[in-house]
Amino acid sequence: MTVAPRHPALPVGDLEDAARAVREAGGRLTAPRRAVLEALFAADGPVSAEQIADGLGGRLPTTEAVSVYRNLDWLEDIGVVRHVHLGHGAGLYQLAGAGEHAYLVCERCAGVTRLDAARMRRVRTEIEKASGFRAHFDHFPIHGLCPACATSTARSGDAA
Amino acid sequence: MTVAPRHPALPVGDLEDAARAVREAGGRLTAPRRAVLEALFAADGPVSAEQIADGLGGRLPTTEAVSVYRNLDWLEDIGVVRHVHLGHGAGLYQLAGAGEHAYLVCERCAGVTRLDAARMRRVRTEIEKASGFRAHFDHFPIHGLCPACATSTARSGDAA
DNA sequence: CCGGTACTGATACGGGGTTGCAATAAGGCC
DNA sequence: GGCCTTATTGCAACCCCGTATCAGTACCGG
Repeated sequence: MTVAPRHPALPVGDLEDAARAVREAGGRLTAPRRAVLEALFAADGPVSAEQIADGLGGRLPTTEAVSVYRNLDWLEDIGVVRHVHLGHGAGLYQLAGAGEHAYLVCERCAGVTRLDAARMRRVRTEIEKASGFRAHFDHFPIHGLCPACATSTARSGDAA
Repeated sequence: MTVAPRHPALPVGDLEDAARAVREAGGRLTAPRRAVLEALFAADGPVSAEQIADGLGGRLPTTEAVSVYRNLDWLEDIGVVRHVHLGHGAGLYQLAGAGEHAYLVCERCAGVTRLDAARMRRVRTEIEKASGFRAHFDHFPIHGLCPACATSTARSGDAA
């Protein structure tokens, strides 16, 4: 799970589509690999390797953790999968092509919000104007306070 | 090393100042604690717990790693220290009150840039307009491509 | 249906950090 | 200055999140 690779995203629409991508990358569609892909399709939102290994809490067959990691890595290499870090804990994996967006993580309530592509682009433009940096928000999230928590914090701040 | 605590920052100017803060928080100024503070004052920029334990590469007395972690945690609790994550690896610690700023980490060359407070505020304003989120950039950095790497990537992109 | 090789599972290892607990030592109080 | 309380230390063991090694398995092209 390296940070930089940036293999071109290779969005896949369904399992068959993914199988094709696997084949085209010179890979074999083994049971564990299929299981990982199925879990990624079944999940809504980013999931941890452990969740995948557990079959998303029993809904799907379980898979050896090592194989999950290896497959996620390889699938990320060929562009089918991306991973994101939403905090200090384990990385979370999802299918590439879920569309580019930024994750916003609230430091107080731990809630995760997604910023749609259009709004994210405006933020990116601002950062580029300010720094020349071309920001990505798809790997590490933006941390801060969600509107609700920002408001309550401001109130207690007033009181103090 | 939790993510959320957000204890009010308690900037300290020098070791004596820090000692006072420690005392006022009901803590004792032990040798390891002093060593951690000295390392933080001696370091320029964020440093890892391991670097502190090693006495910044031999320049300072070494300290047991556990004590370094415990002291950093506690100093963060009282607001004297903050930590930041610039990538997948170890967290990096620094004195609070180094001024608020955003870290920008290049995914290609791994270079770290700092965005000054004024520019950071403009970015934050843009994010707040787009999402209502009050973003902090002092704990997780902004990832992306620095101007140089963005340019070279664009060139190879053209070629492809 | 056979062989080469991608892949698996078991096991061991690594970084990064935390926890339990007995021993130590700050520093407030007299 | 000495005592006593209790914060803090140091050691060792442990936990999470992965990675590496390697012998064995099984995919799939011929």
